[in-house]
Amino acid sequence: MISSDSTHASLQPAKREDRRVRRTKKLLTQALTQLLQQKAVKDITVKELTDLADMNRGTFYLYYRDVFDMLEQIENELFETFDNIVLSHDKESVIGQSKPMMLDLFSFIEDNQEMCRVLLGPNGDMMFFQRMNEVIRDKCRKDWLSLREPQQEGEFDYHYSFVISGCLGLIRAWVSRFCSEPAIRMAEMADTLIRRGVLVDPAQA
Amino acid sequence: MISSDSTHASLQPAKREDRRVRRTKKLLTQALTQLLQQKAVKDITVKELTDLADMNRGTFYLYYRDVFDMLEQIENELFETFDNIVLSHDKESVIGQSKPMMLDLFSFIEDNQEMCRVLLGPNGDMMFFQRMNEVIRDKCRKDWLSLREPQQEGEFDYHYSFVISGCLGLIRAWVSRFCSEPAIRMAEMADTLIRRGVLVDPAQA
DNA sequence: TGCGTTATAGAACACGGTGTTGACAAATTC
DNA sequence: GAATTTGTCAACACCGTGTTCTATAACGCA
Repeated sequence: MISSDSTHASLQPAKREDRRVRRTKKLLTQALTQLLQQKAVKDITVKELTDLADMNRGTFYLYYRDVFDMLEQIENELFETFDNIVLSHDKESVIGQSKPMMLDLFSFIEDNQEMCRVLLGPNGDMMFFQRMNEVIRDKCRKDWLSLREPQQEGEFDYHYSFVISGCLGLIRAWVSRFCSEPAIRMAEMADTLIRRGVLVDPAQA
Repeated sequence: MISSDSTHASLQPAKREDRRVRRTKKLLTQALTQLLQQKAVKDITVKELTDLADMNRGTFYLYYRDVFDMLEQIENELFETFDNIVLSHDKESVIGQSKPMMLDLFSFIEDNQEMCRVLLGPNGDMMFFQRMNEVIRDKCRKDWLSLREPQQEGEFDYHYSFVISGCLGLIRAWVSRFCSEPAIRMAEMADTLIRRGVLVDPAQA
């Protein structure tokens, strides 16, 4: 029952965190990022994390329940920005004009490469993957509903599932190649591929 | 070094396993499948697995190193069939004619719904996801190379990353809805969406 | 600067799952 | 039926966990 109260996210940045707290969390995050490049979350213990960060094991428990909880909090922070980006493109429909939003998204991902690469890679987290999926999906559904009458919703689901996962595949491929293409090119590709995917099939229409 | 020797997969069904062994593995697999619907792999202990399967804890270690190892072996068995399906459609190109292969794949997934639903869901395994991705990708790359000169390989990668992940999105959406659509319809949708995605952009060509 | 406050270190603790081992009983194969 | 293999049961040391306590150091603020 008391499971999601571990942080108040950053609901109130009223008073900035104590410098020591920031330092501790930063060191832990660095250590986790490093370890995640070598092994899966399941194999990371609190002990080795704090050993690597060179701090007392008990300190970890001041902020996190366990390693998974820590990862979740990090993910939460990412999604806070992620959601805001999507929200800020409220006026543009994904179908008509997805490039600006995509550019913002790809740029944001580029800024958080290491973590995204790890979370979307083989040692990654399906929860993270799922959440990214849902954020984009919600945006798409909203745009779609504003365009058409609520008719064949089933058909929507599958075509959009394809396109949304397709975008994530694009992102996965990109970060795994260390974002070697410029973000704007990726945004253009995404835009093109989205438009093709959500096309009404000429043979049926 | 000695990490993947825990099973010989079923390289040699020469002598069928002892009936007791089959029984044990079956009971454990059932218990695991059941537990996976309730919680993530990370939260499943050998103890509760064997308790649920009503057998001695020590017995588990006769066949598996830990719960993750067990899951991996189950995945291996799935991929054995999966690979064979792809191989059996060696003559057909994904671009020209993907429906038959897709139908086989979707049918196979339907037969292994529970496990696929779990492995591709939020509590799932990125490793599994990644492997499915790679099997399809290898097939696509082969078909693609046989059609075109090895020119813009980079362009291939991203467009195909999109399409392949798109197919997995289709599969994920389908199993999460308990395969309520017939497999043949999904195969047709996949075929359509693939063809659109790998299209040469008319504006560029 | 010095104050009260807060975070971290360090050490100790019980707890529980782990992985392994031994001998014994049961089931299976041929 | 005899030989072999498998599963059971109990016991074991091991290690990470999560929590607690006190002492010390770092911090924010006036």
